[in-house]
Amino acid sequence: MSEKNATALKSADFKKILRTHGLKATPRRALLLDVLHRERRPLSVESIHLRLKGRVNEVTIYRALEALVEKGVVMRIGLSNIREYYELAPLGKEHHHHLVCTGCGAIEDVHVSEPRNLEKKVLSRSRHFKEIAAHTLEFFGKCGKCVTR
Amino acid sequence: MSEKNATALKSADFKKILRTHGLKATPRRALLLDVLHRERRPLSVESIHLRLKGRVNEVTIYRALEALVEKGVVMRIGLSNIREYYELAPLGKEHHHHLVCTGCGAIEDVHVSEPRNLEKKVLSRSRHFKEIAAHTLEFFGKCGKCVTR
DNA sequence: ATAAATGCAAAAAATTTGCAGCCGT
DNA sequence: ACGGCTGCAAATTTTTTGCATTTAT
Repeated sequence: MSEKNATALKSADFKKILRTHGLKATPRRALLLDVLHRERRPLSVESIHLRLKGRVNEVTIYRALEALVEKGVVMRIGLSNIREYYELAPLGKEHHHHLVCTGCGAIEDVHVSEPRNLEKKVLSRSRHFKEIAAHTLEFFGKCGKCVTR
Repeated sequence: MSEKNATALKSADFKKILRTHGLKATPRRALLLDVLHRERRPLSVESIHLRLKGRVNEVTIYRALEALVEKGVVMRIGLSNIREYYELAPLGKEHHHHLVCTGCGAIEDVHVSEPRNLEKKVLSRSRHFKEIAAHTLEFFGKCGKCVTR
């Protein structure tokens, strides 16, 4: 009965998410969400496309991601290199951050709660801002394989 | 006699920085650094190019930035939107973070010291990483002009 | 039935590369 | 004088757009 905390969602779940957000529950969008959910880390359009090889057109991926980001289901994350990355916004799961290996590009999730509290402090210090809605925090370093060179 | 804390550097200073890092001190690179220094916020290649209108070729900007990032003089920052941004690495000045307006794209600097301490904690929790060298932290919200809509 | 979603071809934008000449050191 | 730096033209790569067709509600 016990299961890893890796909540395995299925197609129907993704379709529900889509409808909830006023989007049509198409099979390709469900597939796209499935990929993002299974990977649990930011993916580029190219790698999403690879994982959906043959089943979803690149243009469709761009447009689907655009809609999903717009609805807040997916987050667009700039990982300080190469192109943009996308990952599922916290689906009830908690918000997290990333550790990026500058050697091989590997990405690991990390969970630290402090930044949320920082938002208040930052807002109070800001000259022009009246509201903070989100943040991104990425750490860069070397993983075990790359640290030695 | 008093002056804002805006340390005004001049061409010679930038050239020195370039030489120090093993790069040739050319006028265009000094201009490029000057732009980054004066703006004190992340700029895209396009806006750097605009500010250097006519004086430096786009390709040269790409190549100069590449060399400067390589040497650690400039940081490449993913601001979760559109394209990559570049800003001067702390020149003795302290490391800082950004507040980005999701309405108009305005960027404000913020200074919080906590993330540095977080690096240790994050590293100890990481499964695969052996070293953390840097981080980026960006907050997203609305500035005074955009919060009302 | 209707409005959104999709794929193809093509356009536009962003970034990189090859090569000849220029310019710091 | 040497090797890095620069610009131009051109190639790649990434992202967006137009349009006809399909599909979810």
